[in-house]
Parts: sequence; structure tokens; C-alpha cells
Amino acid sequence: MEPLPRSFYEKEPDEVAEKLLGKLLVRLYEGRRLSGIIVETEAYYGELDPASRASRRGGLAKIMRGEAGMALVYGIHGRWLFNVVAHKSKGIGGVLIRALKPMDGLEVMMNLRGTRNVELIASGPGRLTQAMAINKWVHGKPVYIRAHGLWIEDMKGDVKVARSRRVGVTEDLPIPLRFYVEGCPYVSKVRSSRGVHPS
DNA sequence: CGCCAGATTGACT
DNA sequence: GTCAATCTGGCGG
Repeated sequence: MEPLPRSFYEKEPDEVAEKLLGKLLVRLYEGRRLSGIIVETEAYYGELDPASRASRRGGLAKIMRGEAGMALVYGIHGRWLFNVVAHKSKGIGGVLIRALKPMDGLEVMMNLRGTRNVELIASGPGRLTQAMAINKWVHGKPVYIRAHGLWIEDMKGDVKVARSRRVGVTEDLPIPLRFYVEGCPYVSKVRSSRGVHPS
């Protein structure tokens, strides 16, 4: 199946985040195909969004203002987080991919993660990048072509979308910007103390 | 350059 | 439930 076109990402971040649910993230790793269905995302905006790196003045903000459909890989707490730049023309924004349902290359992903528990393979932003060998190397590369071994394909079939506040951010916007597949066991488990009550 | 917060995780009491 | 390992990028000096 062909990768989703660049135009798919040229929309408001929350719309892209929601529509990415149910799509297939594919990674070529040492000649093998790793893939997983996207089951959890979060939208990030520009200066008005206190949780977004675009609200600071660094290189990440520059990329979030740049071409839509580019991979943005962000390091935090010793892990890599994978985002796709998404915004309308002249806008700023991105979508954080937070969890996958593993599909192709399960054995390889289990080895990369060091666990055989399928629900723990990619149920979190840091876990997902480890399972798919996503690192700084793909930073700034387009995900709407196959050339760099990382892309997102369309998938048929609808998913039941739920939304909530974003996870882990210290200062969130009053709007729920996290999207996930209702009842899906591959969605990251949110720590109890930080309430993610749907709102 | 050094400092340190942070879109996390997993190990431990 | 609590805690800290881990490391990049922003920011101050």
C-alpha cells in the first residue's frame, strides 16, 4: 500500500492526530519490515501551547514550522519520541505517535524491546521508538515516501476513537488533545495519580 | 561551555 | 504508591 501523501499532514494537528488512528506505521530495519497500527496519538501546537517544544525558540520549533509530513524525533529522559510535523500552510504543529498494535516483525520487535509481552512492545512513546528502531537518524526525513525506511500507510477499517487530556505534560491546554482507540489493549497505560479522565 | 527540566519507563517499598 | 536512571536541547554565563 502506498504511503499517505504529504497533503494528509497539511491539516490542523488535532485532525491529523485523530485520522492517524488505525493507520499503519512501517519501518524497514536491517532488511526486515516492522509495522504496527497506530492506536494512540497526541496533537501539539505552536507558541500558544505550553507543552509544545514549538513554544520555545529552538531548532525543534523551526522543524515544527517547516514542511508537513517530516519526522521529528525528540529526546527525553534518555528515550526517543517520534512525531510527524502536521499543520496547515504557514502553521506550526505536530503529532506525537504514542502507541502501536504490533503487526509485522513481531519477533524482531520483541528482541529490540527485550520483552515477549506483546502488550508492552509499543504501548508508550518511548517503547514504540525502541521497538521500531526509530532514532535521531530519521529526524527531519519525510514519512510520505519510502526512501528513508519509515512511512505511514493507509489502512481500511474504522476504529472507535476516544479522546482525553495529554499524558505527562506539566502544563496542558484546556482542550483534550490525546486520541486513542477505545478499549484497545495496546494503548499506553496511564499512571493513576495523573488523572486522564476523559473530558 | 555547564546546568537542568522534561511529551518516560521500569524497578522497588 | 514512590523514585531515579538517563540524555537531549534550551538557555544562561
